[in-house]
Amino acid sequence: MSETTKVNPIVNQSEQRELRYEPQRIEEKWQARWDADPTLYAAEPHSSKRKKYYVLEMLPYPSGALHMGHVRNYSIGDALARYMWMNDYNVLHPMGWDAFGLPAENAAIKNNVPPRQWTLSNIAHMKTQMKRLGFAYDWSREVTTCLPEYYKWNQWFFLKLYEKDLAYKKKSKVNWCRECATVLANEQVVDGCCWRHEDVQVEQRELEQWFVRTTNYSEELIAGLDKLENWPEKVRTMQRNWIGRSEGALVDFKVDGAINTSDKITVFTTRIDTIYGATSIQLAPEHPLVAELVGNDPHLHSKVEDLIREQARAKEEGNLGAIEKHGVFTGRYACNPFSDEKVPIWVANYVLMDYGTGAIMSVPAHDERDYEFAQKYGLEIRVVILPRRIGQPPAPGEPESPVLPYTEKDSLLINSGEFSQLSNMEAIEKMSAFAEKGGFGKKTITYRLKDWGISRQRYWGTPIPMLYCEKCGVVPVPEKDLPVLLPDHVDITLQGGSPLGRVPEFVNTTCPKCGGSARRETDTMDTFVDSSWYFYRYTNAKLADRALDTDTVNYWFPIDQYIGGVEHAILHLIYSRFWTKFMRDLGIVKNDEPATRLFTQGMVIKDGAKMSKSKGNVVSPDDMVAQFGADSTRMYSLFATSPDRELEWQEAGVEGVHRFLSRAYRFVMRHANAAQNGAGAASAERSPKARQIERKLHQTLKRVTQDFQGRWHFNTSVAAVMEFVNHLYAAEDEIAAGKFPPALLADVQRSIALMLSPFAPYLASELWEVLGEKGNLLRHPWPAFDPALAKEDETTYVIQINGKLRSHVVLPAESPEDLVRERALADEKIRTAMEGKEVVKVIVVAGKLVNVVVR
RNA sequence: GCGAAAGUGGCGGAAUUGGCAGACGCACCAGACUUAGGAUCUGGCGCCGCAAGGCGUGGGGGUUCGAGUCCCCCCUUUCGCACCA
Repeated sequence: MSETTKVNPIVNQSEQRELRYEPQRIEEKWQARWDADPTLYAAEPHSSKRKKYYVLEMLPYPSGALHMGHVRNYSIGDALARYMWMNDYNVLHPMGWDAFGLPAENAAIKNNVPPRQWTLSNIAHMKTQMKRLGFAYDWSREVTTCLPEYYKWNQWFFLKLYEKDLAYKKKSKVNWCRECATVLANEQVVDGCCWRHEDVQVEQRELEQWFVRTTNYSEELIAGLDKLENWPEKVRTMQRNWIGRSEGALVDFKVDGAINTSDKITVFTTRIDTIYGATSIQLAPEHPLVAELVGNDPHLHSKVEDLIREQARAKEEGNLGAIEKHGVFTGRYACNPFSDEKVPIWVANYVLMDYGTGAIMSVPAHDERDYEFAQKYGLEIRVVILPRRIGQPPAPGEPESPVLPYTEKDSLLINSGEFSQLSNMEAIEKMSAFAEKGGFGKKTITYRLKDWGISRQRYWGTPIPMLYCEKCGVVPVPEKDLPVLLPDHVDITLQGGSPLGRVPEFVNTTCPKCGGSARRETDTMDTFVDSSWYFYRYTNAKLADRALDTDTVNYWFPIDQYIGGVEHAILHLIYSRFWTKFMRDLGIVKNDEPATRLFTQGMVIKDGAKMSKSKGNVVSPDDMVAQFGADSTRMYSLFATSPDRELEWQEAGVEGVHRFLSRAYRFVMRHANAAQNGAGAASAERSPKARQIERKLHQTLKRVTQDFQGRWHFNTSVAAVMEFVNHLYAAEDEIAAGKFPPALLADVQRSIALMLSPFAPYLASELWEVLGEKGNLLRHPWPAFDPALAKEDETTYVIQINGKLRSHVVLPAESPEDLVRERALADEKIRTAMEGKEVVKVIVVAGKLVNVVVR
């Protein structure tokens, strides 16, 4: 570098001290002001003339303290909310607490604190943390799901579900977690283990439970995914897999020699076109017909018992797909209605009772599982599909049979009676129609989705508002008697069913129908009920006589942007979608889906692993805030990487952001007066450096604005502002010498405050005030960039020879191509490099480069 | 096994449409100012090389004047699904 080291003309020690950025002081001052005026962040009434924007972050469980995942989630949402506010939207940005749940009971057992007290004090603490972080929530709409004013409406919704036959009670095999001492929904079982206890295998128990008929909406839930274009593809795929739609047909096989002539086995198949290749029937071990078919043969009986045990064990281990296939022949036969052929009936451990009909036709030649099974037991393998189109002759030397199992669908039927020579797709249509006409089958659609089991044998949840009367049976609690209050002072243990069952004052009641004695339902609701509709309640959180006000909801909904972790891709997000459809059909909302856009942020990790107490790699937000301030903590969570990616927490990075904010702060503090005092002299001439800063300012505004409108890569937004501040420092001697037009200097400083405000609201507010500006930044318009001012008037062309960088040439912007070519070829380095070579071609890319192709 | 995403310096990451690889930040090195520095400011910082220059975006091929970016094959990591008939 030829330039000599510059001495900073401004900084001396005493000034250093004076200009020191002290986030604690600034942040405390502003937090006190914001607290004193809670209307600052309040959304306007729905009659507002502004366009609405509903930005929502998933509400936290009040576990005791915020973790970095929360900070990241809320920093993204808050930046967006603030940006939208500045763009003149009426923004709804609420927060609440998913406050029911088992940890409160565990804490009660461990520390002898009532769940309510534990939960409410956690909420108080976490709310303090959120305020300290400066998130702009409308606290007037706070929702706490464990309070009667909220869970009353859970109960009301339950009554509506019951009324519409969407809630029912049945005895069935359910998932049981012994650590939680309660039943779990299918969605809460991950790899055979409890979602809260990764190493606790879920057991199967036969219990009577309340279910919600989510399956009534299977088709709409899956079809609706196609329209959710602004949901991550990953989430949509996961939901599609979970719902598991599958088109096929039911076909009845008559049991040969049945005592009862109506005895038949109905199979579900997606490949009715292969039915002539069916060489056995396979039943799930728990199929109701098995007992009858096996009769009282003790040998067969014990074999079937073994199969049931194998399945149960595999299910608990979560590796259903991995177990070795076993089966047993019942000695009985069934009749294929298409061919009138008799096929043996087997019982097999790879057939599941809870999917389809629990019975399949086994086509070894065209199904991998059936093939494996048939090979093991020596069952016939009959080819009925050829990998060939209709009319296409076999290729010379093509073997008669394809490589088995052959499972492709675009091919030709053989050995299939009158259906031979049809293509698969055609055969599926014709054969389904044939079965339907013959009364032994029909087309159908099967789903993997099961109804949602919502009963929990736990205390800290919403009581299910049902009664059991000796005379009248199951009786819903009348609406007027809601809420069914959760009693206090309950002895909590993890044994022997719901703790509520041991509270006589709660259990014993009178029947609203007959006035006789009745018992209350003692199970409580899955907490996912609470979170399935909480975001509707925010629109009118204090409404006393209804769950929600339809007009208000219709104004705010659907949610414009929902932000949360991908771990809820199935659980919370599928229940919420179901609940929205249910509410729509009740006529109280009109949207089909809760949220038009969904964003799933990446995990926060440390030292390459998810933060967890057991690994000892937890970074506390409190520590970060104490050390570097809320602004630096938030801004680092956005700067370290783009919001969708995994974030590796590095404390040195937070320090770096803090250092940058200090630089920005010092710059404004040093020049605020100069800008204010000379504010009138707008027409002052711009030096080249000043013009360069002005251009850079508009380029920066453009970059930050485009990041908000496009990809949300706030890491590059922050980088852009950093670059800008670096440029200002480079121009500092001119600025200090008063060579910058004051109006430009003022504009630069205001813009810094405005651009920083979505990311570092405390510092931005402080700078805003220092600059003599009044009013909350949220109500100040987002700064527009001027494309003309952002435009460079010179372009640096890259000159390549055969694609290799060799030189540069600076030309006025929009130079004609001829001139660019001429100047490139005249460049000294290029001329030297071209010596003795033949120029084949010269490629000029406007505004970018010149590539000279030589030979 | 199936599906998706990713792989770039010592580290976190930039590089919308193919066009200067490594912006910005961290760490590190040097200098300035200092009684002092874990403050601040200035400069340097992919690898090899004294240099000229060469090599470089997981590996191998290809398309192109030009490839981190597009195509084919392979490897690794992460996530999701996995007897769903």
